[in-house]
Amino acid sequence: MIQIVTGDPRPISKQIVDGIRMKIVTGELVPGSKIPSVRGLAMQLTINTNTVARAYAKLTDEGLVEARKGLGLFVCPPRQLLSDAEREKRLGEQVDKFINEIIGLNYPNQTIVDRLSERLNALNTFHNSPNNPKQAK
Amino acid sequence: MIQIVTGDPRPISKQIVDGIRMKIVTGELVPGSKIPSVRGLAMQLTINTNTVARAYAKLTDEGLVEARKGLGLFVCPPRQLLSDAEREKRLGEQVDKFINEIIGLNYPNQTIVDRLSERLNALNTFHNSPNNPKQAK
DNA sequence: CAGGTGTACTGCATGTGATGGTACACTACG
DNA sequence: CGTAGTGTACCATCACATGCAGTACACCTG
Repeated sequence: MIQIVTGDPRPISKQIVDGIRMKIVTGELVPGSKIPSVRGLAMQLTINTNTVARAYAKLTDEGLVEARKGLGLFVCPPRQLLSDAEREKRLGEQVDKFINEIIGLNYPNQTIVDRLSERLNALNTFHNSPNNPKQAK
Repeated sequence: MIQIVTGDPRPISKQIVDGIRMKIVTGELVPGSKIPSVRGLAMQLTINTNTVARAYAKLTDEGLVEARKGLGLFVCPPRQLLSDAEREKRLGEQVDKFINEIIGLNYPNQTIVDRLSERLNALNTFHNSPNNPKQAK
């Protein structure tokens, strides 16, 4: 379900959040899907239940999943809970942060933009097209 | 010289590193320029000398500045100390990290790419043209 | 009722960031 | 020579986030 990499600089809880968020964005997890239980995932990954619970709390806070007590956590239909101003602000912050991280690598601007574009488009390849006209032969 | 924002989530030392690196990239600091002394900048920003020293150590480690003991720190001519494979790896890591940060905002891919492109191009406007034909009037 | 679920606390250990202080080696200037 | 200013290297301390461990509670289903 979720992979935890010990060498990853990200905290474990963030790896879980990112992993599940990515599965939702790519369509691997559709609205209504049940995600692993707190204790189940903690057992599988041999980590603490609190760590999983905190990751799930963040996902709930983001509005990506919904908890039904006694039942489990389920993927929510896509919503929009941030104001446009807040979204805009966060995008700008993250863009600047990203630039600070890679500006020292001395890549041409176009290379950076292209690389980002590739990775972004790679995500949406199979989540918007249940029928994929592959144009094979 | 450098602005420290208390509300910034980045550590103080990172703000210094990012700030000076940006001034070098944009051409505001040219090779040979002297950057503020450890004690001087610490005094000016009312922070600890160790914090500034650690930031400067990182800049030295990145090869952006060079320390001449007893004299101060000076901006180095642009170099390339990372292997191509290492650069490539870091770019990929940062791109993925950036995507994880902004994918939840639900912006169209093109919007994200455009925003990044704008911000990147905004940096190089005045560092490649010592003579800026402003075409005034 | 029992078992599985999410949630909320407490305590403890660790790593990082930041501070404060001290000390040393180096350079330039009188 | 001595002094002042420079980068650098320690040490101790504190605050905070992360993760672990344990416990408890409220909820749903069978």
